[in-house]
Amino acid sequence: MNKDLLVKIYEEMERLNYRPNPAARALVNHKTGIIQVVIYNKLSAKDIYFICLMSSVIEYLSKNNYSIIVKHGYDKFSNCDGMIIMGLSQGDDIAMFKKIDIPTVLFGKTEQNVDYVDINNSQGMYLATNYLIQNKYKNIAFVTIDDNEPFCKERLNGYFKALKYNKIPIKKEKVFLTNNSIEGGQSIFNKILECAPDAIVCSTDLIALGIIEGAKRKDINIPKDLAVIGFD
Amino acid sequence: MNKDLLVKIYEEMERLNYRPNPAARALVNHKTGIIQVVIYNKLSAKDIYFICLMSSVIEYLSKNNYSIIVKHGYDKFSNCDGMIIMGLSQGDDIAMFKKIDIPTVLFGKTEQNVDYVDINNSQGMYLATNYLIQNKYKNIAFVTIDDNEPFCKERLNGYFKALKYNKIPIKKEKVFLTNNSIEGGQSIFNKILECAPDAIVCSTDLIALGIIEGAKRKDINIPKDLAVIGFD
DNA sequence: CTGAAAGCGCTTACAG
DNA sequence: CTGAAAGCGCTTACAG
Repeated sequence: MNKDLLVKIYEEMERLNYRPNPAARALVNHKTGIIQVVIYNKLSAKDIYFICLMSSVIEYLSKNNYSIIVKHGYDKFSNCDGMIIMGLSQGDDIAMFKKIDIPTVLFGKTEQNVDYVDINNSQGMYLATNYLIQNKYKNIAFVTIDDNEPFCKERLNGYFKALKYNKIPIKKEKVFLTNNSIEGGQSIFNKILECAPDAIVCSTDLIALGIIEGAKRKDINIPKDLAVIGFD
Repeated sequence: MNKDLLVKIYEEMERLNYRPNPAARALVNHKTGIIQVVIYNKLSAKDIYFICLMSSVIEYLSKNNYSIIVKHGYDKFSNCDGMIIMGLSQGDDIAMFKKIDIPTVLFGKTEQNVDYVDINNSQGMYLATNYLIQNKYKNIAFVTIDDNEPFCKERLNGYFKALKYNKIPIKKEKVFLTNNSIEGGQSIFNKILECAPDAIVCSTDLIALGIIEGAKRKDINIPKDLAVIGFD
């Protein structure tokens, strides 16, 4: 086909405001150009951590000419070229995803045999704890989520690892459990104070925010009187 | 069709893991079940304001069995049942949306004749400013975005309205312009100090964060030495 | 190289 | 009431 004709065709497309129908294309190509992000159970679309993840996913897929569909609840998923599952927890039924022939990646490790991506939870907490130790903090408490998720265990392990590495005795009384929210951090704060820490390592940023809020209310100055570090 | 048969059919659907193909459905129904959110020009998918909006939109549409597709750049839009355009600014070409037969709503007022939703910018700033006045602040500065967008004008008007209402003389020297970012707030802070305000009304939350940061660096205590209020 | 035909997986109007 | 056929808007293999 010669170029002049091609140009004319494009001009006419423009004039008629023609746009190919993606549904028709998807039907014949068996390819939708859509990646589906499924927000599972516990995760809220308002969770800041999720939101940050999402915006990066959107930005990346958009650049690569993929559309991204966001849904709550995996049972609602429909055909697409791939799925990213977020907010899945240990007890959830994953069998579903194995049945489907849609490529699926979980965000966050589970103990089941499914593809996933995750951050290095253990290393993150190791670095945070070790940093405090290097800066001469002696009595470092750890607050984490009262949950059996792999990432919680790993983060706790990172804390332990740093203590061991620096030959500091591990004391279970310095490990505190709460729920993953600002309120969670705040409500556990007074209890943590009982072990008179000079630093608190928080398993999540939300908990750290709660701890900071708790300190404010007690007129404890951060970082002068108490060091707080969070991670996510 | 009798119920037993219906149940059998559903069971078989389950067993075969059958799911209707939405592309085929869309093709015949002329309805995609998809609302497209288009992120325009200046807006980043990382902007916290946008992100909060987005998560509410997702939550709402998800409940109503709509899928939401997020894209950057309006030229990429494809067929869908409706579009929400975010981050459009004054100079942008809107003609496009009028040509298309897809129902479209802009987020944020423009001076062109298109459907939009927006918050009451003027009233918001009026309330913020008036609140400070009611609380005995005398010398209230205003920082806003160095931009010609309608929402900027409206917010400035709200500030003026509150002053007028309280019979406080309007002084242009107390209005400052910067760009909409934490850095923007921070960089204008010292200049604002020159008019010795006891309170600063910020046209956006990002600017307010910058102002607070600037105050911190000068060891100015908020809210003891200086009141800061933001809005978005 | 060009153009008509078949087919993607559905829904709905229509014939039997 | 049931079942076959047409058609949604594309792409691609195929006939000419």
